[in-house]
Amino acid sequence: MTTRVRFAPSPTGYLHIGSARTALFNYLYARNTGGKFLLRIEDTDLARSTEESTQSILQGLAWLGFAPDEEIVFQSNNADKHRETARKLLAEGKAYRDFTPKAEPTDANVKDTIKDRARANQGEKNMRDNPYRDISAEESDARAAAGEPFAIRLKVAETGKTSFEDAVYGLQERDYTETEDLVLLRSDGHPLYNLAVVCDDIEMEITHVIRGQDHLTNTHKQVLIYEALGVTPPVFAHLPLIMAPNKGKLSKRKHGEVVSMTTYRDAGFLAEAFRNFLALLGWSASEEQEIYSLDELVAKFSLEGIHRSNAVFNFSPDDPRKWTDDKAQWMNAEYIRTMPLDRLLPHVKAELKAAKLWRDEYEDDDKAWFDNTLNLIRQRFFTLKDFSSQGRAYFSEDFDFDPAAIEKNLNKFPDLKTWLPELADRFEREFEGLAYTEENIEMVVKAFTEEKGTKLGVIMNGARTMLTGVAVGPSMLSVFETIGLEKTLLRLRSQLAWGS
RNA sequence: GUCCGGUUCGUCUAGGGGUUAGGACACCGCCCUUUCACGGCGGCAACACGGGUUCAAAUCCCGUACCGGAUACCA
Repeated sequence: MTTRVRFAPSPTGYLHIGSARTALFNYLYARNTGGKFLLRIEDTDLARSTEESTQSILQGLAWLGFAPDEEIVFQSNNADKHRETARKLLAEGKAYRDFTPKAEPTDANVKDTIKDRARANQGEKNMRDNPYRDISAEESDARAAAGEPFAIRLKVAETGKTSFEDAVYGLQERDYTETEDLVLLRSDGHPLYNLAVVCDDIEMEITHVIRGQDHLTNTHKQVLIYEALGVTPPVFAHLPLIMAPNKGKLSKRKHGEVVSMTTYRDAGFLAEAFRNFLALLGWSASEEQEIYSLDELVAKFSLEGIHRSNAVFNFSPDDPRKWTDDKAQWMNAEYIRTMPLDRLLPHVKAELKAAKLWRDEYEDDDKAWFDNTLNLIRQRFFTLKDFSSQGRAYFSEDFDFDPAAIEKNLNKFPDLKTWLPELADRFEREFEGLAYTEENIEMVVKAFTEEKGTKLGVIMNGARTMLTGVAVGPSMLSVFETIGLEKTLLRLRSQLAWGS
């Protein structure tokens, strides 16, 4: 039997980093076992589901490269089947009508309300005390026929326990006394999550359910439904959760954009780098390797390698340099500077195009120069954005000067204001009949430096600021050569950076 | 409250009866160098606590603490 897994997000927000990892693990498991990776949108909560959210999730998945192997299933389309299933269980006596009036929703935080109510019960609530659990079928039918609204609840046995072997957490058991007679169908006729999930997983012939550990108790309820339906449940594998730096819940409300997948796309992350990072959050191949291609991840992935303890997504909101997990940043930089250039090229092209810095010559006449330049500058870049920001001066005359660079490399040496234009004149003379190459540039600059009785660094760093606008970058000799003589002269003579 | 789960450097993790407890990121230092966020070398830094079992426990067992999840006519 081929494995069939599904990623089943509910469209109530963007693609969360934790959901993205769940999608990744499902995808890896499907590929590893030669099975199918399916996508189901769990939009049964009409009030909270939005089309916009669905699109955002789909975009996130597309960016990460996880295309479903079959058509996307929208859970709301299956509501009739879910209702039918509930009615079937009712007819078989495995479920019953609950005529208790629906409690009006509280305006307060729902989670807290539930928690308080549960605490008030002191854990001694009898889960089988519903007055409608054992009324006669005649009475139940009569009241229903009279138009009295009712929810349908699963009739959980008085004694016994649910159990399943979780592929990550091992044997899980839960006494029936801990599980209430869960509602399958709301009084307004809408199927509830646990019923919908089970029906759809059966319908989609899901063999392995890989999802967050927050579903562990749901699983017991779902096992009950499988049993009532007489269907063998799939294999369950629950994933540890991804937490905020204080080990609390990672949420949009509290942590903002760091948890959204689109943030990383927009910040110039490479999907493959982020995938790699995500894979190592809660899973490991029990070895010291850190960088994995998708193929390697697929080959090495296993449910056994999934951890049981939660992982912290580490970032400091108050430190701009650590706005997101520093390992993710390092990994992205690692990919940018080491991946084959031809794979990086399309991404750089897109970035330069977006910044209006792209020129078609970079793909034909100037390709050699362009490739060379990218290889030079990518060594110190962290994101794709750097190509259009820090690297802007390589592609445009219109670039900004970093105030810190001006302060450090120009203002501290006022002589440079005349020296640099002088150096331009020298370059112009010397390179009239001499090749503008690193060796020759070095020779000329050194001679110039000695004449001025200053240090090479003063001239070089001053020139760096004038030529690139920033204080960091590759060897200055390479920069001179890459920028080219003509632009070098122009920029050395410009008084722009000196401000007033 | 109750049920379930977890706990190795700041973070991600390896190890799962005998290890100088390993790696990566971050941080710090040195080197390279014209600067630097590249590179090289090095350093700091962890088995939550208490009991057992054992010749030997980070590793197995029990308890405690702490953290997390769940506890809906949400998903």
